[in-house]
Amino acid sequence: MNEPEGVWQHCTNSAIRRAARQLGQLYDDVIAPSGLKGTQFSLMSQIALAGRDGIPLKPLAEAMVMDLSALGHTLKPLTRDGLVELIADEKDGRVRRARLTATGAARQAEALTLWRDAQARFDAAFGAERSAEMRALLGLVSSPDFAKAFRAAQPIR
Amino acid sequence: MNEPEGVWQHCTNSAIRRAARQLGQLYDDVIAPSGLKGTQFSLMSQIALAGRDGIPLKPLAEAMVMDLSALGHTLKPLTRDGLVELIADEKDGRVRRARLTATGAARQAEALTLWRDAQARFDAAFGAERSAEMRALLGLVSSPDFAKAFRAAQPIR
DNA sequence: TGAATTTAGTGGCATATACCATTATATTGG
DNA sequence: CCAATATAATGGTATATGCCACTAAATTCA
Repeated sequence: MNEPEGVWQHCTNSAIRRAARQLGQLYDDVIAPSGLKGTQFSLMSQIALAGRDGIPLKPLAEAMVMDLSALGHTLKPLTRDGLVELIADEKDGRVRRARLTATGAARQAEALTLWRDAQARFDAAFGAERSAEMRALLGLVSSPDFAKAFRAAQPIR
Repeated sequence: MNEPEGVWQHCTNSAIRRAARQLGQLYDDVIAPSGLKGTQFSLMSQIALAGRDGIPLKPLAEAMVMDLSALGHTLKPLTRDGLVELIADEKDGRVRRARLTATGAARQAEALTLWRDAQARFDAAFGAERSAEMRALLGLVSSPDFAKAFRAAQPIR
């Protein structure tokens, strides 16, 4: 039974989006009882690391490898629902810092429990070692250095 | 210089989305002159494989690991712009087959040239061998068998 | 054969995410 | 200090993508 030919076998971009769709569904199904999507959980978890001071949107976007305006839009449902708040920066009037509200922190903690289940399933299905290796490779692809190397690579001549 | 802590170091779902955003930008920049986005190029290339008969939306969605309705939505800009057409199936009145128009095929061919450059850059920056390995791993994650294994890993209670 | 069920698609709604233009603040150079 | 420039964020617009409800057509079964 031959697998049908697919672009993803040749195109890394297609392959990664396809896998992201699959993983998105699998993780979402597990953490859905918390009322959060996987993307929201990721974002809130990253914000949580900043603690009470919060983190300015610009560096947050960079850490997430996300466009700044996309981050702003993605935050809207979260601020609307009172899970995240944007606070002014003391020093720089342009800056807004994202911070979890008490409700948001509780929600994130709740989702964290479910996430552990999802991640454990992934490790079980994929192998814990390959899982860590995969994250390391994905981390490389996501790095500014990789982007630089990609852009600098010589086009076909 | 310590890298800041990030969720993506622990969560494979976060890691893959983050890498997908990065790759999306990099590939998009390269194939933009064709007027297509990376996602559109992927989809059209997959449709192209079906040739003149086209391919019903359901199996196309399955191949792309995409929700059927999401596929329908994604196809809209392409049908609107006359790059893809949906034709009736001879045997089954429920089925619509997606097929590239002549214009769409030409556009896809044009984007293909640019894509080769993008993929070559990826291979150069990441290593051709690791690149192929990565696609293979992503293919595993995208497979129905992996989804089954993930869901079976632990019962929800 | 006709009713019940399954299957393929469509449309509405919501989030995710990008690019562009604009605004509000800083920072810098003269 | 002030004008020019740079930076952070916001809002508009468009595509990407998922869930749910609904329709149409095929299949199943009594």
